[in-house]
Amino acid sequence: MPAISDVARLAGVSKATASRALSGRGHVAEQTRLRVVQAASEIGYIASPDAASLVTGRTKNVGVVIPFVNSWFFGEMLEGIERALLGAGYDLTLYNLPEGGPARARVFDFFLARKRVDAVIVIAVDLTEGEVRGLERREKPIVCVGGSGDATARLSIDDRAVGLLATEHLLHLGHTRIAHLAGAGAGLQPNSMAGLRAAGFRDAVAAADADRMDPAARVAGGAPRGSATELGPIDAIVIETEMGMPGGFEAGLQLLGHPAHRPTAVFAATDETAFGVIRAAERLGLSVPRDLSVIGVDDHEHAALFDLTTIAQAPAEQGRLAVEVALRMLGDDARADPLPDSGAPLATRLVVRGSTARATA
Amino acid sequence: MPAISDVARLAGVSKATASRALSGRGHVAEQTRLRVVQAASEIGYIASPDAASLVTGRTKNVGVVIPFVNSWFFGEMLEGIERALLGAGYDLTLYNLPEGGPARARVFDFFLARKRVDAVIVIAVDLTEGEVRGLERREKPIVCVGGSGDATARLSIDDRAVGLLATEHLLHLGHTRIAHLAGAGAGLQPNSMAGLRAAGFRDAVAAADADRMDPAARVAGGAPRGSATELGPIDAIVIETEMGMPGGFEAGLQLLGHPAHRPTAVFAATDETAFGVIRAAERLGLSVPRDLSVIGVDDHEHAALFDLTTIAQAPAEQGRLAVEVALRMLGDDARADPLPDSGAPLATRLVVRGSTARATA
DNA sequence: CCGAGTTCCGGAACCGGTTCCACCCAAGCG
DNA sequence: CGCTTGGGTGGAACCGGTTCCGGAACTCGG
Repeated sequence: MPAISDVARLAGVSKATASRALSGRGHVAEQTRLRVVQAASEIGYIASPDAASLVTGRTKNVGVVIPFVNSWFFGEMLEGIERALLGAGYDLTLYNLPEGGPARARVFDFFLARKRVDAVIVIAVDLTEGEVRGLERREKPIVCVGGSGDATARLSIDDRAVGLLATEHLLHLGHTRIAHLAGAGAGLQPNSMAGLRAAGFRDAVAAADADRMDPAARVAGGAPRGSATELGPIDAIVIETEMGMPGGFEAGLQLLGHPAHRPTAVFAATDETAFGVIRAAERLGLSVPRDLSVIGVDDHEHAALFDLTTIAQAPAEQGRLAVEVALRMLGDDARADPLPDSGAPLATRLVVRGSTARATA
Repeated sequence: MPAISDVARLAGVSKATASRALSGRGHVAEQTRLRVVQAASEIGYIASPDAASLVTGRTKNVGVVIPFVNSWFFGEMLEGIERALLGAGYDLTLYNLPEGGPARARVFDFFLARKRVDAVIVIAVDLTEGEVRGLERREKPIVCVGGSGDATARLSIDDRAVGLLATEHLLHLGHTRIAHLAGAGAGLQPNSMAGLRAAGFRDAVAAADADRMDPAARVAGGAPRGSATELGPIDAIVIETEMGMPGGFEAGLQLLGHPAHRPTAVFAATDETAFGVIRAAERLGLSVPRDLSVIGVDDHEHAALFDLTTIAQAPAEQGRLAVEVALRMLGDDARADPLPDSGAPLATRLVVRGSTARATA
C-alpha cells in the first residue's frame, strides 16, 4: 500500500508539501501540485482516513441511530440520509437500535462514545438526558428526526397538525361517524407521534362539534342560513393498535364487524395501518370509498396502488435535510448560516386519492 | 479526552503496559492489570479506534453494499447483519448502491478502497471483475449474498430449487393452468435470481409434462393403472414484471382479466408480487384459493396476513451467517475452521397456508 | 536599494495507540 | 551454583497522515 511518503518521493517533494497538494490546504505552486497529483495517481495512492482523523479529529463519518430499517418509512429515510452523506464524502455508520434492550446502552456507551463519528443523527428515538449529555461532552452534534428528546437540533413534522388536517378532510366530506386508528401508546404518551396525531384528531372533532352546536357560528361553511338547525355531536372513537398492516387489519375487522355502529370514515395513523383497514373492509364485503372512507399518513410507495388518500411526508427528503443540518453544525457546508429553518416543522400535504368520498347521508 | 498515557501515569505504569493490560495481549501481572483497568474507568478512558487501526491495520468495521434498504427483504437482512456485527464489536458502514449509477464507481474506487473497512459484505449485487480485483488487491475479504459475482465467498439460496419446489406444490394440487410471475429480466439473465426461479418453474412443468405423456412412468403418484390415459400438456405461462406489489397487481389484472384462459394457480417470484396478485384477484371478484391458488417466495412479514403459501427464507438469518463467514475470514471468530458449509445453499422451506388449494376440476 | 509581506517548501513534532526489543528478576534444572 | 527459561515491564520505534515553524526566494512599495 503506497503511503504519502511514497508519493512525495516520487514527486520529489516533502511529505508536508505532498499533503498540502493533495488536501488543498495551504499554498502550493500549481506546477508542483500537478506533479504530486500525477505521482499519486500513478502509484494508486489513497489516503488513510484513520491517519488523517487521528490528527485532525474529524472522521468524515456520521452515526445514524434508527429503531428499524425494516419498514418503508425508515428505509426510505435511511436512503435519503445515505445519499446525502455519500454525496458529501461522508461515511454512514448504522446503529439499529431495537426497543430499549441492553443493546442500547452498548451503542451509546461504547460505539458512539468512541471517536469514530463526527456527528449523530437520531431517528425516532427519545434520547435520555444522560445520552444527550454523553454526546455533548464529546462535542458531537446531534440531529434528531422525530422522537421527543431535548437540547439538540430537531427536525419533525407537526403531528398534531397532521391529525387535524386528516380529520378535517373527513369532516368536510360530511362524515359524522369517524374512527381513528391511533398508534399503540397514543394515550400514555401524549407527546409521541401517535399521541399527537390522536390529539389532532380529537381537536378537529371537538372544533366540529362546537360548530354544530352553535349554528350561528357556521359561516365559513357557507350553509344557507335557513337550514341552520342544531346537529348532534360527531360520533368519534379512537382505537389504539400497532401501526402496521396486520394491526390495521385486526382493528379494522373488529371496528367494521358490527354493522350497527359502523363508522363511515377511518383516519389511520399511518398508511400501512390504512392498508390493513382497507383489506379488512374488503374482506367484510365493504366497498371503499362507497361504504367507508379511509385516510392515512405518509404517502407510502403503495398508497397509489391502494388509491389511498393520505397526508404526504417525504422521509427521504427529511433524511437529506437532517444531513444538511448535521454538516452545517460541523461547519462543513458551503452555506454559512448555521440553521436556517430551525424549529419550523417539516412540510406535509394532503394528497387526495380515491379512498375518501363524500358521506352518503 | 483522556489518552492512554493518562491512564498509564495514573496507574504508575508505562504506555506499553497500559496498552497490554487493556487490550489483553501479552503478559501482564494480574495485579497491575487491575490497577490499569481501575485507572482507566476512573478517568473514563475510551481507546481511539483510529489510532489502533492505524497501527494494527484492523478497523473493526465492515462495509455493507446493498441495492435497497427500502424493502422488507433487504431491510430484514440488514438488521440481521447489523445485530451480528454489533454483537462482535464491529461497526457497520452502509453503502446503499442504487442500480448502477455513477455512485457505484465512487463507492468502490473511493469509499471502499480506503482502509476503513476490514471486509465487505455485498448483497444482491453482481460485482464486476474489476471491483473484485480491487478489493482483493487490498486484501479485503468479500462475502456475497445472492447476486452472481465470482471469486469470493458466496452465500445463496438455490433459486432454481425454489422455483421447482413452488411449482411442484401447485402441480401436486392438480393445477394444470399455471402462470409464473417472474422478475423483470428473468429471460435476459438466466443466472439472476429471477432467471433461476423461472428456470425452476419451467423444469418442474417439463417434468410434469413428461410424466403426463408417459403414463407407464406414473408410479409415484399412485394413480390406479386403469385410468392411465395420456393427458394434455400443462398450460404454463411466464410473465415478467417488477417484483413488488404494484408489479404483481398490474400483471395480475392483465393475467386474470380474461376469463377464457385464466390460470388456476400463480407462482409469484416474491411474496410482495404475490400480494399484488391477490389484490388483483380480489378486485376482479375472484376468491383465493377457491378460484385461484397463489404461492410466493420469502415468507414476508405480511404473508400470514394474506394467508399466503410461500417458500420461506430467513433474510435476517442469512445476514447473520454472512457476518459469521466474514469474521471467520478475518480470523476473528472463536471457531477456527475457515468455512464450514461453504458452497452449500442456504435453507428454504415450504410454508403451506391458505392461499393454495386443490384444483377444482 | 532595502525592509516588509507573500508564496512556497522542508524539517520535525504530533495525534494515540501497538509492538519490537532489551532488560530485570525469579524459578527451574543439570 | 551457573545457566536457561520465561513472565513482567519500560523505552522507543512506528503506523500515515497534518500542521507548526522557520527559512529561502521573490515581489513590491517607498
